[in-house]
Amino acid sequence: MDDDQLSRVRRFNRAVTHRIGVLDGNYLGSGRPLGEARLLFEIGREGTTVRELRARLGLDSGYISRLLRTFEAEGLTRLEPDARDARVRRVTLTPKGEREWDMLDQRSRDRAAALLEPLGPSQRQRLLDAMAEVERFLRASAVAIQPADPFSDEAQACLQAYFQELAARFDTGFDPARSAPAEPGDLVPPSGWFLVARLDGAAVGCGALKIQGDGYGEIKRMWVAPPVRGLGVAQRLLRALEERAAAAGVDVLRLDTNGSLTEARKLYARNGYGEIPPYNDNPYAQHWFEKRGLQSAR
Amino acid sequence: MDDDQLSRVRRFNRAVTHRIGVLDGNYLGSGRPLGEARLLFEIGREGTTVRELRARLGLDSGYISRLLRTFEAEGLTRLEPDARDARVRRVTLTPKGEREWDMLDQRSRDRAAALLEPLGPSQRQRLLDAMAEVERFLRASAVAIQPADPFSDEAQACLQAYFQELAARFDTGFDPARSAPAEPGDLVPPSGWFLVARLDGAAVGCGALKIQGDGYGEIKRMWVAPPVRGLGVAQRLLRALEERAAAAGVDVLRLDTNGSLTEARKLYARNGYGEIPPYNDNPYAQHWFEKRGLQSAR
DNA sequence: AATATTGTCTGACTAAAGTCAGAGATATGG
DNA sequence: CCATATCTCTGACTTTAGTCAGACAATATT
Repeated sequence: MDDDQLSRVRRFNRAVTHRIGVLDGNYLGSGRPLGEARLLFEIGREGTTVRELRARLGLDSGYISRLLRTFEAEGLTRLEPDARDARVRRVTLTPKGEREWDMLDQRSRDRAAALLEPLGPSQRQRLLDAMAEVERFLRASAVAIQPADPFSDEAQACLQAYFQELAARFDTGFDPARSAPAEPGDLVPPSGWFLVARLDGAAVGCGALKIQGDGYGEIKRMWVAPPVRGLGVAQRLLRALEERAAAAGVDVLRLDTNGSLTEARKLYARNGYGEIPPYNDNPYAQHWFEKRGLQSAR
Repeated sequence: MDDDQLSRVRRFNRAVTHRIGVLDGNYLGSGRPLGEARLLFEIGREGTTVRELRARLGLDSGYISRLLRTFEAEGLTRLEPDARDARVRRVTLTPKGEREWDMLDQRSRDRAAALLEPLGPSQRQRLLDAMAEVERFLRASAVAIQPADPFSDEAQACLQAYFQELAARFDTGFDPARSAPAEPGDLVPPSGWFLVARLDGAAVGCGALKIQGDGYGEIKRMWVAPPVRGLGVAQRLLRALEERAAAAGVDVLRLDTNGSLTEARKLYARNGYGEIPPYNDNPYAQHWFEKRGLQSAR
């Protein structure tokens, strides 16, 4: 990787932790240690369960329990068993706790304001735009692509989302049963792969490979959740599938797609897929693509 | 301030501290507590003084002293009195310390690489550009404009830099003695102001106001250091001077400038200054500007 | 109904990260 | 040369931020 690029990233990290970290690590000034402030803030005005807090902050349950007891001693929170599952506890803020929370919120708001305050309107806009861009790409870089079990709930949820989207985008609607088949059983090694793109553990995309034998395979079920589109996730899914295809001895990859999926067609064209005559009678397919020479590219 | 803008800033803060903080707070994995790792890293391959470390990291001197002793016990650093001032201690890394430092450096590099690695080339570029932009504007927002003593070393340094730059930019060179006078004594209340723009304590710009009486004043010595140009510092200096002028009863502000200072002319035009005939015989001035109605705008 | 799992709490510990009040060695301004 | 300030060090403390093992209650699984 380019050395200059790395040092630019590191420089950004330093700058941001210096300007924001300094300000943001300082939940201090609230007269409350950081851990307490974080927890109190995370409880939020609507309250949550202890379990949620544990998951979100990644803290030891004993530790949280103790912090919550100091809050209770101060009269900031109330703890009661959850209505649905009496093992879990619901934490809610008392009126006093709400005032404390509001104060923390105001502090956080003030810090943000202090950042923008010295800037003129156009500079503010540019800063905000750049922030949004950084955020987007940091999110993109946190997306991980991994093989998954196509029978899993996660995979099924992806496929559901995918089918629903097709149904919404096709004039004719979409019925999975009528389309070219790709049973979960075909999408596990050695006859295929099912890959999932995950962001912070949640699935935000998928793609499948069905190996037909004789050095020939098909790409299927390419889907990316709307919030992470335009971040190159599809590109990475495709590349990952191609790598696995090539490793499995596939030399020719085919796929079909619908005319309404413009982005998809561009993606394939950009990656060396050429349009070919129909190779199946999938009623939803309007374009068929092929890429040859995966083996020679290895 | 716009509420939506604030929440966007806060969102960015969260996202960045989440992604980078998670990666960066983890100097861990170095087998060394964060405090030690930070200190060791900050010492750097060239070494520093304890005093520097104290200032840069904002730590208690006792605390630093103790950390340094653990480093010495491990054979990572050497401490010796500074050549110039025997009160201060110089810390330098031993060869073993250098290896340890290199390891930390490599870790930091790896973390940066992990951020870029999943992205394609064009996305990388966009991320880096956006990072640079955010960094610039965070820097801009950290610039503070404050009144300063025009006799101070800081102010004199600014003026030196200003004169040097004029000398470099004017075809004719520049001799302060021949230009329109503005003695430090004229630039303190009640007859004037000298404002300094500071970034992290260091002066990066200045501007002066000379109140001539009869509701009339002059702007002088507007200068911004090259590294922070284009961030709106001059704009803010000008506005701050105008506010003080207006508060002091000035209604008409004038200033002169040279044709080679294009940015300056644009700045004045944008802020309601209109070109007028020469009002002095400053040999370096080629354009004279005036802004009226400061009192009515109050 | 028996067994396993999950969620919370308690008590007992630990490491990290500081804070504070001097003491002692230099330096600096008058 | 004296008073004052600066810098570092030491010892004695405190607070923060955890970790870990087990106990207990409620729920889920078989």
